[in-house]
Amino acid sequence: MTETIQRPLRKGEQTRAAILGAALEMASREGLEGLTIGVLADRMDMSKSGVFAHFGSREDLQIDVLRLYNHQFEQDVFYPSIREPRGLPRLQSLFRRWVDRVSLEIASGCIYISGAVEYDDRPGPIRDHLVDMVDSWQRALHRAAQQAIDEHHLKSNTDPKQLVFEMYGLVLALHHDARFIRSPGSVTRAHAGFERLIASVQTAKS
Amino acid sequence: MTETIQRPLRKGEQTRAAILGAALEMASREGLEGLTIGVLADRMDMSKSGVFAHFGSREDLQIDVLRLYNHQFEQDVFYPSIREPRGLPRLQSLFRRWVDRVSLEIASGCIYISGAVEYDDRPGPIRDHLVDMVDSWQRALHRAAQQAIDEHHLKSNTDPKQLVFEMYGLVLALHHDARFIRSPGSVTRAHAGFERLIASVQTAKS
DNA sequence: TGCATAATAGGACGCTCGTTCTATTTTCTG
DNA sequence: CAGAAAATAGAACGAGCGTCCTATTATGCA
Repeated sequence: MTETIQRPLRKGEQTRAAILGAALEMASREGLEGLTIGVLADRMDMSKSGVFAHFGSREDLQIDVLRLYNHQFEQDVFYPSIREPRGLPRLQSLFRRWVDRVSLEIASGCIYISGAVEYDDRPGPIRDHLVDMVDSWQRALHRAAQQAIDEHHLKSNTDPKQLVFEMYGLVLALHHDARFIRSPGSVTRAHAGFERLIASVQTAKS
Repeated sequence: MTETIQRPLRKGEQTRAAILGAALEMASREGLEGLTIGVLADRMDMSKSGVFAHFGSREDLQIDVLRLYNHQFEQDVFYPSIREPRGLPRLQSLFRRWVDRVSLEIASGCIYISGAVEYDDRPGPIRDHLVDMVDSWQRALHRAAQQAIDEHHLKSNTDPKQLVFEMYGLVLALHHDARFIRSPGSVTRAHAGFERLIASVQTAKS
């Protein structure tokens, strides 16, 4: 009982992290439900049981992948944006970085978006974690929108939830048209939609 | 060779239609990839091979389900709307009926939307059919938007594709928030977004 | 009412899946 | 360097999948 956690088991954690990285890439392309231990083992040049031993179950692996994705999303989008001045600049930064990230994910797929469809009617811990993460992201957007109202950057009668609803719609449309339909110009359309959206709720001048 | 198609084989076509109906309901909830012949057979109180015999393969079954869905979508949304006066009324009818349909599908799921995620990176005939259908729906919306411009209901500098992009985003956000997040009021938000969207491109008065 | 034919059932196939168990190898440390 | 502990491999399991093959049952027309 001298230390609750012994020393950090170098090799194990290292391969575990490598597996998790490959699993994230695989889940981005095929979806979390398309994540399979056998294929993952092949890609890692390991045996199925060797991969499996690092996670108690496939479900735990999926949840760990989800946590990793969420962490990267926060690092890419959220944290850089909250260093922007509170109000409209921060809200704009959140949206721009969000769109930038989804643009890169057009090649690989966004787990928040594909997960929303995969788990919209499949109860369990994975859905619970996913809803928590997406909900917390939406609440972050709500706060930023509310602050933009408080700072008088946006009209006082603006509904923050309506604003975030429409922002989310623009990103979903971007993901849909670019990744599924594969029609060009979707990124530009998402930005144009956001500018029109902001213009309609912005106070005179800004 | 008196008749290319012989008489319509009553019993067979009847159960085939019943299977297809159950398959559509199942694919709506679980997704097209979640459609499984075994479970479908259980639900029909039939044997797997009995169900299978009606379709050459699982893939053919999935495509037939897709065709049935597309047919119902057209009946519910498209055909009633093209009887509205060309221009803004028709465009508004298309959107309203679309939202109405997706609202009902919150309980069951929309195959256009779930399919877009399931098949965004899975090549094959199913994806091809799905893209065709969604693309043809988007083109119908483009035409209606263009007509509304031609009729001077919408400003002449309006970009029809941008308009449809944002309409699609509103429906995607509705599906996402209502079915995945399960937050109430999403239908109202979709309508509010559409009204604001139209207002921003509408000619003075209308 | 018979009889060809369509409709369905039943069982088996090869495959993949997650998981478990046991052995073997590798890693780290006293 | 030895020995404990961790990491990995290998094989097997039961289940579910789509599909095929062969019977058996039901249908509809002469």
